[in-house]
Order: sequence, then C-alpha cells, then structure tokens
Amino acid sequence: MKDRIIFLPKIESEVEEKHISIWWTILMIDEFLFEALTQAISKQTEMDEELLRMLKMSIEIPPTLELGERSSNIAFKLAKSLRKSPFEIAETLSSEINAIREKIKEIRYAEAVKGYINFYFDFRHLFNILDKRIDREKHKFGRNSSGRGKKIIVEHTSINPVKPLHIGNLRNAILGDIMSRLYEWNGWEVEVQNLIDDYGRQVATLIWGLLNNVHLDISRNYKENFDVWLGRVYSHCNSVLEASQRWKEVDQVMIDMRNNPAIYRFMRSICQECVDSNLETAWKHGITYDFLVWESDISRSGIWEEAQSLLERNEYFYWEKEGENEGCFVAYLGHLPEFEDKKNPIKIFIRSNGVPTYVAHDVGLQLWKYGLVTPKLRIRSLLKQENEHGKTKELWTSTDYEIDFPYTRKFGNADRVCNVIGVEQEYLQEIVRYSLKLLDLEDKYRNSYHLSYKHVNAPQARFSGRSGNWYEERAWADAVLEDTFDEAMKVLTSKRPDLDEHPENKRIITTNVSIAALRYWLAKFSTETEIKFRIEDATSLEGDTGPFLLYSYVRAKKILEKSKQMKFQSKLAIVDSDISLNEKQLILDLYRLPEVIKSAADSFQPIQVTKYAFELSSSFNRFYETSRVINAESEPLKSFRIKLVKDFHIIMQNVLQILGIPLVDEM
RNA sequence: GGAUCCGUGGCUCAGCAUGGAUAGAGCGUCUGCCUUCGGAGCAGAAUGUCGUGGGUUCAAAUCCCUCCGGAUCCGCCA
Repeated sequence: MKDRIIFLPKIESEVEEKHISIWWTILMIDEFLFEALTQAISKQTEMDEELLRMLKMSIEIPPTLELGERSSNIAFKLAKSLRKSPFEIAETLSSEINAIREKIKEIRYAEAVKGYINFYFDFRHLFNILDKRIDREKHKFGRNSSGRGKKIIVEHTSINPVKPLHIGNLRNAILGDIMSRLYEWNGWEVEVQNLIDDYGRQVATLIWGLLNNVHLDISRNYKENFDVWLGRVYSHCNSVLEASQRWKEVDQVMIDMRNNPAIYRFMRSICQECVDSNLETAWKHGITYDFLVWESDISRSGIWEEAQSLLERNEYFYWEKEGENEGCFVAYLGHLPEFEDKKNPIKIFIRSNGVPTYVAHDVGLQLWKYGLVTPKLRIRSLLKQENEHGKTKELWTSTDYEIDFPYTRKFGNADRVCNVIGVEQEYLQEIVRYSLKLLDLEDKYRNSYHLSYKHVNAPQARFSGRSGNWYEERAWADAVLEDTFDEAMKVLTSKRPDLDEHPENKRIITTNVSIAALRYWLAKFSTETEIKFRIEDATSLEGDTGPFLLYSYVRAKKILEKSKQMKFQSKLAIVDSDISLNEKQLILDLYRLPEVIKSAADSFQPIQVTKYAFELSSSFNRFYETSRVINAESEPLKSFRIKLVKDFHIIMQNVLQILGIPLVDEM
C-alpha cells in the first residue's frame, strides 16, 4: 500500500516533478476506490491487466445516495472465474476493504448489497481536500495539461458568404466554440479557423444576380443587417434563375471570378462585407475566431498543386487513362474495408477539364492544417476581438493584397484537427481522413476528427439559403437572439420592477440571459439528434436551460456578498454527520469538473458539459432550499456552508466559461 | 440497390461507446412551499410493451440479426 493515495491531479509545479504523464488519469474521486478494491481482490485472485481494466470500469454512481456514494459491480464479473456467487464475493471484498479502511481516510465503510459493493465516504475529509484544492487553484480548477505542447485546429461556421448565419449554422459555431474552449482547458494550443468559400457556386449565383440588377427587386429594410438582405437577394437569384434557366451565365461568372480581376475585386468586396456582418453575429453569441481562411486565397496560393504532387507519388492516387473517368486524377479507396460496400470505390480528385473537385480541396486543406503542404498564403491581422470576459484575441485573415504585412504569425502545423461539419458530409470527410491513411500518415489520420451533427430544421422542411425559408421562420441567428431577448425582457420586467430605474443594467442582464438560453439550447442535444426549431423551445428560460444555470450562480453570488462582512472559522470544525444529503450531493458534483473537461474533449461531446452544468446547478438549488447559510444552525456549520457556496461559485463560473455563457451579477 | 444515423411517458430529449440495483430529466397536467440567504426555484403525484420480433447472457434501452417507420449519404455539384 502506498502511504498516500492521490486522487486529484497535482498542481502544475508538483506535476513536473513526477506524475507528468499519468497525472491526469488519476484525477477523479474513483482513484482511492480503485486502490482499495485492488488491495482486496489481490488477496482473492491474481491481478492482471484485463482485471484491472474491468475493475476500473466497474466503479459507478449508484441510483440513489442511500446505496452509497459509489459502488462497484466487480463481484458479478468475478463470479465465473472464482466459482462463487456474486453475493458471497461482494461480502468477502467488503469486509476486506473495511479491514484496511484506516489507511484510506476517504472511505468510511463498504457494504455488500445484492452483489454490489457500496461505498460510503467520509465527507468531512473529502470536502476538506476539495476546498483546499479549489482555494489554491481557483479559476484554474478543472484545467489539466494533457495537451501541453500540442496544437489543435478547430474549423467551424464556414458558411458561404452570401447569407446570414441561420440557427443551424449557429449550432455548428457553438459546438465548435465549446470544443475550442474545452481543448484550451485541456492544455492544448487552439486555433479556430473559419473557411470562407468565396470561390463557390453560391457566390457565383449571387454575383450573377448583382451584376444583373436582380438585387433591385429586394428592398433593404432600414434596420436590416447586410447579410440578411444579401441572403434574401441570394434566394431571389435562385428563383429568377430557376424561372429563366440562365444557369450558363452563372458558369461564366464562376470563370470570371477567377480570371477577371475586376469581377474578382467586386466579388471579394461583397463577400468581405457579408463576412463582416456574419462576424458581428458570431461575436454577439460569444464566438470568436483566430483565422479566416478564404478559399480564393487558398486556391491561388498553390496549395492544391503542392498537394497533388504529394499525392501523385502514392500508388493509390493516379491519372485514369481509360473508361468513363478518362483524363481524371482519382483516388482508389476500394481496398479499404470501410469503402468495400460503396458502389464506387473511385473518387475523382481532378476533373478531365483540369479543375480539382471539392473533396480534393478538402484533402489539400487538411494537409495544410497539418503543415504537410506549405502554400504561400498572404495573411494579415484584421482586428482584435474581445470576449465576454474582456480577454482580447487577435483575428487574422488570409488576404489577396499584394503587400507583405509586417506582422506575421504561424498558422497550421496542428497535431489534431477537428472539423465541425454537418452529418451529410460524413462520406466526404471519411475520404479526407482515409486519404491521409493512404498517404501512410497514420497519426494524422487518427487525429483527424469530423464533429458531425444533424441539422436544425424547420418543423416541416429543412432550412436552406437557397429557398430562403429561414427568413419567413425568423430563423437567422440575430432574429432568434432578438426574440429570446424579448422573452427575457418580459420575464425580467415582471420579476424585477426595481430594475426599470437602471435601464442599462437591465439591458445587459437581458442580453446575457438570452445568450445563455440560446447557447445552452443549441449545445444540450446530442449531435446525433436533429433539432426541430420551435421558437418557444429556443427562448425557454425555465427548467433545463441556460438561465437556470445563471440563476443558481447568482444565488451563490448573493450569499457570498451578504456574508462578506461576517466572521467565520477557516478551520473545518464539523463532523461527517453534520453534512446533509443535499450537501453531499453537491460536494460529489463539484468533484466531477476535471473529469467532465477531459472526457467531453476526448469524445467531442459538448453535451457532457451542459449535462454536468445542469446537474451541478440542480444540486446547488436543492442545497439552497434546505441549508441555510447565513442563518445556519451553528458557527461551524455556517463556516462550512460558506466554503461550500464559495467553491460552487468558482466552479460554476468555470463551467459557464467553458460553455461561453456570459456572467450576470443579478437577474 | 448499398451504407450510415435515429425511433425511449402527452410533447422535447438524456442514457447505448464500456450490458448490472427501481429506465432519468425538462415542458405540459395535478398537489403543496414566499413573516426563512431572491420562487427564472424547491418538494411531491400521475403518465413507459425503451418501434417490432427473435438471439447472446446469470443479467439487454444498451451487444447481434429480422422487419416496420423517419432522416441522410453513395456526382467530372459545392
């Protein structure tokens, strides 16, 4: 037995001394249980790696606190090999653990129930450790350095610059934004990219319309943002083209955009204005970027030529000399088991007319993100963005200006890439990934992640820029936020009439509450769930919502403000039995943050954070209801509870930061 | 035709990767709780053949297969 069991990550300075590689795996509360169980089992049978793995998996949270704070079902798994009943094994192991429990202060006792081993903790001890940790690390609590020295590129938003972000694009952006925050908390260097496809057919369609004065049919409302108006024009262009069948002219615009400098400049300036408009929307929602990557800049940087020469050296990429794909540069994926069942194992990368396909571009882009191709891309710093906590972040962009800007920064060279793209592009993203595998870049292949999510749809149809149905449904991001704002304003007006005298304060609270509502709503679903857009769901402020989180946070804040002048004992003078069930639950939830941060990032599931945040808030609200803090029954209890509130306040703040939800002081 | 994903109370969803105790939330409905740190809250009630049928297992919402219903993908479109 070790002298001391460590079950929380060490702070940074200590980490460097010893636990550098494994420290984050020994985070959680489960660690001392693991130790205790290992001790007990090794007296019964030989420990091997498989058994250790099984043991680790066996530790779970029981359905109710009456069945213990943690439990293990390991007795079931051991039943066969030990040829005993689970019941009997659980009994033996429990008494074994109880015999050594003096060495493990955290465990009060273990109990065998119906084959399970249920553990009961010493919460006074447990809380003491946690409280000291949080007090020391404060707003760093929950961070780890598992990603130290590594860089991830998160690409998200990436809409065609012809329209505003609609609610579905916002889902994309928020999932990506939370992922980038999570990775930062895991110690990674994070680069957020937003790909601007100004060379595509959608832009050509719009430019065709502008050149032919189609936009004059759509009047711009004086309050309307540029991108909203542009999106309506774009949709109108499609119906005009549909009616007139002048698609060939759009083909010509596609060519002109590439060859005619005047047309290019015109297109670029329109797109730039649209992107500016899109950025304003993103910022309102707390989303920032590091780098805007323009497709036209990328295209002309020679990226594809470089990627092509890399691919040409590989046997799976070749020029087709005969058959229907004659003259095309293709990828052969047929020998990969994942593509066996596909009708066509051959994917065209360069058309017979010499123009690379979309997927080829994506492969080039992916290679560039890993620093495997090094195009000459001109970049410049566009501006400094300020986030909800007042931190500034520089926004860079690729540029077509023939000037070298004096400040440069290194982009690309990632160790991991996360592309936030809709589920309909799963097949294409697979091709991108497997191309890396074919190039023998096994490591890059494994580190390429497609964060796939399903769309946010209108009750009857899909949202599409082409049909313009986002406009009738008021489903563009700014409109949804406005509607949520109105809803929150109504609530605030009825609940806080006193705020009418502080209109500016009221406006800030309402704004932040509505951002909280929307961000939380878009992140709380599994990415595999299609969200049906109903405004009353999006703007809901009660129950499993963002404002619920803020509300518990504000409650804690108010208590701390009121207790500021009070004296309380710094030493924990309570005994275990003073701690109520609700308090125990809250302590257990506070312990979970580091694990959630690790697990949500590893599995690319922002939902884990929203779920945790809701459970944590619920625990606090229950505690709030049953435990008086300022008028506590005794001085020791008061001191303990103030500490608990303080810890919750810090951890909730950390959680809200990861979710990108701005704080409020009151609501 | 082939592939992938989804199907869980009236509604909206977690849970499935790694099978374990009574299948969890929120909304809505009903009943309580404001002389108590702010009720956007809390406590409680009712509502479930976890799409269907089979299989594996001591144990299946979870793993495997069948069928039904819905979505998406399988372009020299982007």
